Amino acid sequence: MKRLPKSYYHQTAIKLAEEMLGKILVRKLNKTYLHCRIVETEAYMGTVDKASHAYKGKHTKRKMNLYQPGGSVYVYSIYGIYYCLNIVVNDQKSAESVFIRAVEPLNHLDTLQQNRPVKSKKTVDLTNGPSKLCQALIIDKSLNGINLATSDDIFLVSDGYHPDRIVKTQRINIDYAKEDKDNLWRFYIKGNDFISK
DNA sequence: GTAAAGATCCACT
DNA sequence: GTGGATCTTTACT
Repeated sequence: MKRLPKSYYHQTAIKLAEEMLGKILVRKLNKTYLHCRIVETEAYMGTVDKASHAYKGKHTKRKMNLYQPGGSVYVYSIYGIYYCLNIVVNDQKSAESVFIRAVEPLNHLDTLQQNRPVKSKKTVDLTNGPSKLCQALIIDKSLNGINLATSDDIFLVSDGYHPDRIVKTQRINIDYAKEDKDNLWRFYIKGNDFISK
């Protein structure tokens, strides 16, 4: 298994959102390496995308981590209770990012289960949503600004797997984005059980 | 200082 | 299918 180099992240969000499907997200917790395959993503095109936090190049305190070099992690809190994981890509001025919506756990399912105290014991409910996977992998604001190309706590590797078929569709829950909401910037692996609704 | 909304999830009818 | 949780961040007075 090979870690993806810094240069990998210097492509557009649209290209990488699709390319990252099938790659493995590694999260180190207590000397244990949790492996999850990325199965669903969305592209956010930064300053030119009405759905993006960086639309029109807005800078606020929270958004500083979007204006980082490719491979940086951008975690933000939503609805006061949850977190969402983004990977900053391309040139840092454009503030593009890939939003990780769902992953498929490959090992240590018991650990993920412990991290997410909910009634459902179904495996799919562990990571089939952007905030679910953050809970299961303990991804929070402390990871903000970390770079996947150099960190040991969280990074991406490839095992050579390539999805058979990829579905392109509209992004979810971004009605506020008006004319940008219909762009086909959501990607997922067809037939995978862990796709969010 | 105050108010409003949100790249979601869960429980319940 | 629907509503409530819950609080950070942002925008505006």
